[in-house]
Amino acid sequence: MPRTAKGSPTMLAVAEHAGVNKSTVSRILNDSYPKGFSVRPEVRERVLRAAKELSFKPNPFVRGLKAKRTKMVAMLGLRDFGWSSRGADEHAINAMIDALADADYEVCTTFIKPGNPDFQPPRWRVDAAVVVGNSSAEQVSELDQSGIPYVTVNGPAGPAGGSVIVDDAHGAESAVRKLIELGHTRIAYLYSAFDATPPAADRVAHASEIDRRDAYVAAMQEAGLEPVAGYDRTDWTAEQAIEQIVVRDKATAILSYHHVMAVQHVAAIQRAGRRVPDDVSVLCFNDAFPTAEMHPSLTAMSLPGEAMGRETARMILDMIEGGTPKQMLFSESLILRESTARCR
Amino acid sequence: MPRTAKGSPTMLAVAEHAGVNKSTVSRILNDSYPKGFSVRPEVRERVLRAAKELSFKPNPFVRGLKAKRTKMVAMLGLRDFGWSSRGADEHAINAMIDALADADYEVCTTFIKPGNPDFQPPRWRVDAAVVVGNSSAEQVSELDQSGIPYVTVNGPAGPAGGSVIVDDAHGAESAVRKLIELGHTRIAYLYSAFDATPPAADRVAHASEIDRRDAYVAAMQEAGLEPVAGYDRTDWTAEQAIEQIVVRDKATAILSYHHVMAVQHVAAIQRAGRRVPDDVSVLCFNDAFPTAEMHPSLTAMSLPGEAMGRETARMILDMIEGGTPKQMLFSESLILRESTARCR
DNA sequence: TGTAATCTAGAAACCAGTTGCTTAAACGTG
DNA sequence: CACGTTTAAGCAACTGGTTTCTAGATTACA
Repeated sequence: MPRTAKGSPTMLAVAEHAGVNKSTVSRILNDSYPKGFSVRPEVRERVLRAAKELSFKPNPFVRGLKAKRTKMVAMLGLRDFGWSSRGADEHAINAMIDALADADYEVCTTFIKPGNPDFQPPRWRVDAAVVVGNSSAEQVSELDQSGIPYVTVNGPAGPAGGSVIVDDAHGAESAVRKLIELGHTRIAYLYSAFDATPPAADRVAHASEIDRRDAYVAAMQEAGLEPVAGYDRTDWTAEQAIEQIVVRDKATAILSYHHVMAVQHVAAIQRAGRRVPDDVSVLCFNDAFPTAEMHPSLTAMSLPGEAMGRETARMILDMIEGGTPKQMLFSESLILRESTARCR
Repeated sequence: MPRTAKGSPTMLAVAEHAGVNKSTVSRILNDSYPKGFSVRPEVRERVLRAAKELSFKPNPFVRGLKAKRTKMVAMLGLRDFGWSSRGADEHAINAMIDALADADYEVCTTFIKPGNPDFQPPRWRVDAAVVVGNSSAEQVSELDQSGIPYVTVNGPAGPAGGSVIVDDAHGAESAVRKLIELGHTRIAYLYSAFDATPPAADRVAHASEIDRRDAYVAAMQEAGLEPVAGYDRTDWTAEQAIEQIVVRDKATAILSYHHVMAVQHVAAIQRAGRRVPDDVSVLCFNDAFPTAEMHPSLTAMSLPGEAMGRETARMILDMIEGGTPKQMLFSESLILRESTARCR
């Protein structure tokens, strides 16, 4: 009985076990009855039983050789495992995977040699691709040329691709407004390095870095307030930033680029002898662990991750069916917690 | 020029472009010269140039059809995206991916319909598999039967599989000892639910849950101390647990199951009007974000993630070459930070 | 009962690679 | 110059699943 070298049964094995031709097995298992193809119920039963007995699972990549549909979606852009998940996209990705699974699609990723470009168009046949994480315009244009339907999540897309993005500009604007409403006037926007190592020279800024920063500046100016110096720096540590912005420049509120930084900002503020939120309010983007679990818990701009994931899946499925790519914009919502308070 | 439906060039396209047979292309690109096979340098050049010009990338899954080696390793056991990464395995997985990439292996995963068993043996040809995250004995035994070399990371392995595990028992023991050394006697071990939703009835406890708990009990008894009640509960929230263990039962030190819980434990302690570490010391397993970034920063048992990942990769590569599976035990090391102090 | 229409299912081609087998050309040697 | 050996590369089989083509068996109808 033919088995692949590693032991899993092939379709031919199922066919022999059921005493039929492998093409019959293929048609039965795929419920494909083009142009009036049909089977005797008895044969159908026998084949299904054989497949079950051998616990046959088709190789989806081999299916992709000939079949038009592979029922697979490639996930691209994962620099390494865990990094993206620590960002805001985790919930979106999970929701997308679930929604695609409901439509009987598998999501597949490979992790390739670091140093290679973050992603390449998939080398195996897929029905569509989803790009998560950071990606450059050239990389996306490669996908455009490939002809594979694709959707980017929080990243740039070419003319052939859909995109699901979050309205960071609007989020930043309403964050600033909220802080103004709480009486703050010395409101700083803060992006700091994760650790002491300087950022790589060729680091590609994520679109959200620019969107959030620029919207902050615009919102401040619109309110007749002066942006607190340092909003355009990315090369300092949390300690250095807090020393300048809070201790020296007397900021009373900080808008942190994201939750990981915000945790560091809170710690730095407390180490500097100031209290959150009594002396300084902190508000951050991305409502992800540990914003809710901390003490004080962090006020955060929440991205509607699950909705974004569901819509990503919907758009992918639609594009597989020939639908046109769309741009979907999701707005963020402010989750008020303990880290923001009225300005004293 | 033949291209796959999605636009990527095939080996046949490269062959035609270079004016040779596709088998020649295959042999040149794979540097495979069995039994005296050879090429004229000129042809070799021409083929390599053609491959480069068309930016040809072979489909690794199709290669697996016939080839003995696929240069692919399957990663199994990811329940969903991000969950495992939030655990302790993230660094190990990344280090493993890097090390495998250095040996020219790709790591591949698929995310399948939730509700299916956490993993199934891969349906496509791989040279080996690595099991991360939770897995049951039956699932592993399926892998055993499949004949694929495999290694589990922090999980059970069958007779045919290798395993890379962390010495949780020893870690728990030395954590308790450290707290005793700091003068604590009312030391609690605490596992609390992430949120208010009750755990699923069929939840499979991770091996580390049992190891850490049992070693805690043993270490306490060995020191002539009584375990603080509640160490065997998993169905309460952080608030409920702290109320009983700290407020009512006067524990002065807490050993948290892992860093996510520890953050909640610290917050609950502070909300109960106690200070960390002045009133209660907190020590947790897994030195992952935000243990170092918090204020107070958390004393943590650190798993040597990178070393584990490297060794996992080494064992996988060794087993692919026919090596025998091994069990590797790594010991944890205590990272002393601000959340632990001498008992007042 | 003969012929056409419809079921049912097998044979074979195909996808994109790898590999065993074969052979034409180049080379070496007596 | 004839003949054996090595070199260089093509042909074709094979992998596992899908799909097109084809054909025998059964049913419908005159």
